Amino acid sequence: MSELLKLENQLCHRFYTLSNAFTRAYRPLLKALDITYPQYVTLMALWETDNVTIAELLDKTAIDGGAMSLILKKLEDKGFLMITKDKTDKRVKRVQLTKAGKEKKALAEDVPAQMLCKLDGMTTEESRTLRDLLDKLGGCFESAERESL
Amino acid sequence: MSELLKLENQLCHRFYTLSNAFTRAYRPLLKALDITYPQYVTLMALWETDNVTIAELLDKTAIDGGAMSLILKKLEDKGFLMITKDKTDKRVKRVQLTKAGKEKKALAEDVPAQMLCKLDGMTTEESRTLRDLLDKLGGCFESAERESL
DNA sequence: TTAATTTATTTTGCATGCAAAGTAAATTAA
DNA sequence: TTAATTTACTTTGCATGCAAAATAAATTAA
Repeated sequence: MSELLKLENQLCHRFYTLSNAFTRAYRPLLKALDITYPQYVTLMALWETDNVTIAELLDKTAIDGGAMSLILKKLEDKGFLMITKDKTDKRVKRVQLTKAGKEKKALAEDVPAQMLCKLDGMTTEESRTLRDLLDKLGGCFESAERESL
Repeated sequence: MSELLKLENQLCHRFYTLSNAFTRAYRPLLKALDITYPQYVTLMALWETDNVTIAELLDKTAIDGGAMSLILKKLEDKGFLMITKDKTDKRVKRVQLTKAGKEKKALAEDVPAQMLCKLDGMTTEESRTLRDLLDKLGGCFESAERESL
């Protein structure tokens, strides 16, 4: 049996599993806010910097463009943001939080802490190491994706 | 600005991004084999242990049950496996690779190496550390999910 | 200036991930 | 044994992720 094809040796499968686990863990917390995980990511980006271009939002969140269209539409329907055309360049659309969207932030304040407590058992040091390795891995992918163009 | 809600401080977002990056990186390699990433995971599980129950496959791959139904149907349509009802317990279905499904393994042999070379820059030591931390994190989720029942 | 091309975003089609409802068969309780 | 419950799966409905085609507007080339 080739070790390389064993499931337990796949880094990718760990990411697959953990990414899904994160989304699953967030779901009940976010459901209380009436948003999904990608919608939460989008709002986090906007809470940091409001009134941005869709392209900037795509860049910051790493969400797919096609998916973002729907996500923004839903967040708009829920009344958390508004989408307006840029006066100068009519191809560009700008996204801005509404009052309700800004207030949502206060309700989300304690989500990160609630998630962290689910991950009890990881020391601060381990989390830091993990984060650094994840960032390094992310760098590998960026190079790899650049090269394959 | 609350640091806790900043996107760059979210571990979850790194997993979200990296998991998608993995799938994206695998896509061209797997397209040559006419399979998707979840289908690849399913086949890897079967190449390790053939003639298993769907429940066993779900357990090993961590793929959603509803999704697995479709994945198996597609792999069956492509002629890589067969699904048969268990004679003893008619609720149970067993999955077995066909000749084509077994041969597919030979074609997949070099996929892991091709992926690893995309991740050049990570040392063996770093990969090992990362893997261990990922497994520890996975353990945290398992406990957390158990507790919330 | 008109045509060709590039940009910013949306739409479409296909493959999941997941909760929840539905099925069929086996098991347990009464 | 019959009813209630549990199991093993499938189906359904909704929300993405993603490639590819479609749009519309701005920019560049001829």
